Amino acid sequence: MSLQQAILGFLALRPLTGYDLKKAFDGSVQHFWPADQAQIYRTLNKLDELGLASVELVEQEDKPDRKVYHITENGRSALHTWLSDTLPPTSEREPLLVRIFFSGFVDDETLLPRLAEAMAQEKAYLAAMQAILANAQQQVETLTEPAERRIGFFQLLTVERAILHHQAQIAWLESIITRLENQDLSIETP
Amino acid sequence: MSLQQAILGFLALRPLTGYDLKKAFDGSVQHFWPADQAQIYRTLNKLDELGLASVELVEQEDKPDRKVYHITENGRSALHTWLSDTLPPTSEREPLLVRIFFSGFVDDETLLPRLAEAMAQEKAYLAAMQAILANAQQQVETLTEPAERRIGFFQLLTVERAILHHQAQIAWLESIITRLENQDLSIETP
DNA sequence: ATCCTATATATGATTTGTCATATAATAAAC
DNA sequence: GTTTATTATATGACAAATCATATATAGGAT
Repeated sequence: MSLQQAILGFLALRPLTGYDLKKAFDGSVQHFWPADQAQIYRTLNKLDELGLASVELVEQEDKPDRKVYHITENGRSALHTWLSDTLPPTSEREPLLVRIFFSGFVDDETLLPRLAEAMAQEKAYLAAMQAILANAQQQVETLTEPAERRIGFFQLLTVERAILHHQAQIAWLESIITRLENQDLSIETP
Repeated sequence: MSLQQAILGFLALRPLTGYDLKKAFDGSVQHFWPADQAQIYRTLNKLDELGLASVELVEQEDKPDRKVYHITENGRSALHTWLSDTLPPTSEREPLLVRIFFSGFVDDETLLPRLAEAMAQEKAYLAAMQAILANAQQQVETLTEPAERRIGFFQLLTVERAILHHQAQIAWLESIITRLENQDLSIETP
């Protein structure tokens, strides 16, 4: 359900086309809410049908015409309602944990390279997030309008969280590797 | 795709019915891979079609007949292949982060109660996970077969991770609340 | 006496998400 | 000169997940 709300969120900042939205997603929320191009276009159709967004057709000569979507008043209030509502019970899906859960079936020689891969992936993510934060931090500080600063703050909070969780994940993976190498299958309560 | 593999994982431990599987999911991997009852039954059909599991019909007098699923040799090797394969690029979906990302649109008075709710939820989860760990830890220690201990170890690792991440999440939420209360919209690189 | 829970499987409808592919023009890269 | 990337939208096919509901019996709770 969140794709609808996320699109409304972006449209609340400025009018965008489906193409723009795909870039906006890939450049910001992609790491916790990846969006498929086809899905974006279909959701935009639906938002239009529901009256939460309206379409403005902008003709172009050399490139395909653009369909610029604007959030409507109904769209704005739908967004606010969603943001003010009580949180639904969280339900996360983490494929890596499913793998780990059943990894007792395979031996260390096959498992350790996979864990090393996961570590490398995590470290790459962490570095990317730290770069994004450093960059965005400066840009947000230049904002003078309080409303804009506030919006920027919350956007950055998600990057901050990503960093925190990647760090925790790296530490966890590292401890697993160490334990396997020491043939020490123990769990200590954190 | 992970539901198929997760079911195979459970069937590799012992033969189970769809009903049993639903309980097994709810009692263990539910927090990172919730499974819908309808989906479990449909996936079992598919595993049967694919020859990865076979059905044994057990008639009962007072209760409905049971369809006990057994993993086949093909099923076992499919499971091992999956567990040995390189990891696909992670793609997580976290609805809470989508909310936070756009929370700059609402004011503190509406937001703070939501954050408090999220905190309460996290703390409840944390307590539940700690209880599960304490309990399961003892049970795993009584296992004498190395293969069983190994399987138990990896299952517990996911609980350990859950605890670690819930702790990180609680600290993060706490810091957000503090910053909002102090009207300090700053981000410090972790 | 009635309601709720547990046991057990099944299906229909719908929503979401994914993958591939189509069209069509320009501009840069090799 | 051919391939690749960028801009822009769209659809068909499919897989996966969610929600509601149906059937049927037994036993405990109110």
